[in-house]
Amino acid sequence: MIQLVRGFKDILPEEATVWQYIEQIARDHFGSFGFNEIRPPVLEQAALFRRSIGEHTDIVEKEMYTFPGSKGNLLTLRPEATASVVRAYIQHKLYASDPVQKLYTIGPMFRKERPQKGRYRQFHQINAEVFGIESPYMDAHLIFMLLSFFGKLAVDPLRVHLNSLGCPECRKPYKEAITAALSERAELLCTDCVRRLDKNPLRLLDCKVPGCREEVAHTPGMVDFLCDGCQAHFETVKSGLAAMGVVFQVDPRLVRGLDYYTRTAFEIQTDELGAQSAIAGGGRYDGLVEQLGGPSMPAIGFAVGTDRLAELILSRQDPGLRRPEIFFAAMGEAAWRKSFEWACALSARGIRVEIDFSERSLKALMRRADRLRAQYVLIVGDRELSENTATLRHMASSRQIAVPADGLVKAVMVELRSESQQ
RNA sequence: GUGGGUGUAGCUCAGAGGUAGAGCGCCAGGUUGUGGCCCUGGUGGUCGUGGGUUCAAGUCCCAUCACUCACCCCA
Repeated sequence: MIQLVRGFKDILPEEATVWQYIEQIARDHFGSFGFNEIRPPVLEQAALFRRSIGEHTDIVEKEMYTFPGSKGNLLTLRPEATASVVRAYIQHKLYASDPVQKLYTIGPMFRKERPQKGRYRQFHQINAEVFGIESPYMDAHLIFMLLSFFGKLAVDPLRVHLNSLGCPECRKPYKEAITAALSERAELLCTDCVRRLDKNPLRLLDCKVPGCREEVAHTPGMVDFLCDGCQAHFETVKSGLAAMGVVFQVDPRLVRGLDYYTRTAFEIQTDELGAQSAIAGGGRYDGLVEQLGGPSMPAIGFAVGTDRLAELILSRQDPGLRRPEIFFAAMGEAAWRKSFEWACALSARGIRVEIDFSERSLKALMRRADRLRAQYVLIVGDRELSENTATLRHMASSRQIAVPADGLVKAVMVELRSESQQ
């Protein structure tokens, strides 16, 4: 048989209920923080990502699904959402009506990496992006929104890692300092890091190779190079978080693999997902809007990994399918036709109904109703038909009542409503 | 891209040269109109795929594919 593509996965019904739950909470929660949804497409010009994420990042160098379009241009399945949201912000001049835009988007991303636990080639993110606010209190506010979102989903405890990457002005001397400190010791570094030394020295900081760690430990931290503005910004972010009772740790090795970040960078981690510990991450990207052809505009955002979040929730509780409120058990052709009418009418009124389309014994029907964990069973057979009634059985209590066939739909709805209030 | 582990029933797994198994699930009966518990029966597999060794291969050998975990990196 034809199987699904490597690194991709089906989200089966039981798991999908968890996804619906996560996304619903996200919409409600972000909404109460003043965010509105935006839905950019999953396909973009390859150049968008090369220019935003950075030419020498792992994502752009080896992980993008890129293929030729019909006009000689290159198209890419988006590896992340921020670039698309920024593009939309600029293209539709959203800043013209109001430079401050708080947007969220939910959807799939694509990266051609080797799959493993918590890492898929199509994965899903919930992104939030804020444009037009430079205040460090926004950084703290956004991180608080993210953590309270996890709180609503009851997935804590989580670790909050925080760092400042500075701005282009203070990062330049810092990069030079790293390069200067390490290039004379390059023979002690791994081959990847030797390459990074030239292309992207910041990435040396979070290399996991022991030898590189040893060398990096002796280099100065970004914190020592922050300019006055960046320093003040970072301090306010930290004090703002502390004021809201957020526990975090400053992590000088937190760099993140996208070039556009400036100043605040953060990552939310868990110990419960094997090697893939990051469940959300983000940061400030004050230069990106201008870099992509828009006005000079501060911005900050984050991404939550929905796949990892769903796994975390599923590890704590078993999912279940939605229970039918009423299951129809009809015996015989005449009873079935009547049940069919009632079942359709109830479904159309928003009641969760299940009706069996095979001819089976009442025992078999009851067994099925039980397995589906139906709240009620409506039994209709010759006996009921002759008395012009139907038998409504409450499964948990085994209590049964006769319901007149005339006005049955309304009577059943009244009964369900009174039950749900108890 | 590199390394380790695993592929046998829908699911979890046993079988280690000699007739393909268990538990759970599913279907039915025990109750000619009543679920769960219990009992009985039934359904269900090219043993991942291809080749080799052998009288005989889930079982040994080779190849290959898939899945999975880890490295790298990230959500």
